[in-house]
Amino acid sequence: MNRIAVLEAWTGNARCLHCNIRKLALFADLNQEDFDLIHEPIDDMDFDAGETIYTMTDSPSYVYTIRSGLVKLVHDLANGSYRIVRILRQGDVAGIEALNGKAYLQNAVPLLPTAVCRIPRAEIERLNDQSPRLTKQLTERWYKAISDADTWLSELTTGTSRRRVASFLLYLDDNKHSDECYIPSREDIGAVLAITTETSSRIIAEFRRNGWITVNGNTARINRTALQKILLRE
Amino acid sequence: MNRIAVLEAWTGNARCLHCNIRKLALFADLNQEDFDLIHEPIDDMDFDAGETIYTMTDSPSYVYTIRSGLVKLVHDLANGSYRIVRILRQGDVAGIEALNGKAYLQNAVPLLPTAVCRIPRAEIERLNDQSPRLTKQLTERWYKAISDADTWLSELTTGTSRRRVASFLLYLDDNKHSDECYIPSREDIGAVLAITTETSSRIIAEFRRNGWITVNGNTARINRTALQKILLRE
DNA sequence: TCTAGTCATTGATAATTATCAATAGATCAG
DNA sequence: CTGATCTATTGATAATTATCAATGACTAGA
Repeated sequence: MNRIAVLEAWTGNARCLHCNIRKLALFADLNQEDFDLIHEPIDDMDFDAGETIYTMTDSPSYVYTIRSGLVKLVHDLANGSYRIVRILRQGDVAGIEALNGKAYLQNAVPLLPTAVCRIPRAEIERLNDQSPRLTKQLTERWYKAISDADTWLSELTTGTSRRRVASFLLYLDDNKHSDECYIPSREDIGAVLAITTETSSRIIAEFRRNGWITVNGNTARINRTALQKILLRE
Repeated sequence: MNRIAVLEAWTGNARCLHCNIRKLALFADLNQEDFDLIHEPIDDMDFDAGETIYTMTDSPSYVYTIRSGLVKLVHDLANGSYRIVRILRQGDVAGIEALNGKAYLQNAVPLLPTAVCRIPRAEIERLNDQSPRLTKQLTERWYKAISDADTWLSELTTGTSRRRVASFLLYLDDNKHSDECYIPSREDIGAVLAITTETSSRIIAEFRRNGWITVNGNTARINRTALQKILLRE
């Protein structure tokens, strides 16, 4: 777990209060008094792609907010393969299930260099007990986790593989910052959509030949209209 | 929405306190004082199979605890088909996403005659604000919803359809009360596993011929060992 | 009891996807 | 720069699944 920059312990105000993504984050609604309740440090950490933020076997002691980057939640299967059950981006929370205290449900692995802030579970529980201003955001995060899981389940595993790839590319293209979006490895696309690496490669290659997407390394430009047509007919 | 028995408004103690599934339910940890905080009635309701408990277009004003029976959560797709994203049983909570206030994420439809208790969202919010004893159970329910969703996503949509059916039958056979478990219509099995009705029918019929399951109407006896072998090799 | 309607099963065939294998392209350490 | 390594692509073929269609089984109500 190299390249982790653990900053100085948070000392009571500035860092979280002035966080530049705070309006997106779990602590969006907290005020100065709430922050004063925090005892343990909330660390900023940086990960490279392919490193591990947490695994299912880690003690579930932290909840993470994604400050920048992209993170996959990976569920390992008994036969040695894996499924990706969700992809998280800026403002999303990873490992919210730590609040239950049982275990992380997946491994969290950055797809790109990723910055997170790591919040001790105990601090979230304390805040939630002593301030009314965290509950709404927590509920929001639980809701988003379930909503995303259900959407993936119902939309991304239905229909032909061509349809699934189109649907997934459109998903990746939502909420992007620039005019390009991240495009995962063909193996990861397969792990999201429950298809083989070869099938996802063939379909991406076909979309490129058709001019519906332009791939450049691990980013792509998407012709949304063309891909949406596929969703209508498959 | 026929055959609904709305019982008398709950008056302050006995009903919930003495509920025979309370140790399983959302209110497991509440005490008399907590119950005294409840203003609006918590209604017991009975539904027949195929009726509707709530739909995505309903105002998300209630959370439901399943007292008995079996409920499918149905996500309608744009092309007119549908996916079943979860099956709920005794003690499970349906519609927990109402707490976020946005919308129900699926339609809830009983597979069997089903008894629920219907809890107004406002009461859960009030209790959660004023008592520390609901938070743990709520977290537990959010966790279970996500855990189930992720399990379905990663286990039930992976591998051959034979494998998926075996996995689903074993799931249905868990936690059953008698020696038989409920077995859904072939169409519903298909909607769970993202396969066609014909394919699920063929596989169920094959399992019957092999003696791995014995079907009787909408219940079945399952040879768990035989089905588990399929999971190992497919 | 009879009948229309629904659901389960099965067959034949087409379409899709997985599997096995090879090649091409990209990347990285030295 | 160069060989080793990894990823993406493509081909050939087998296996799986969907589709279209028919039949059998069962059920609710006339």
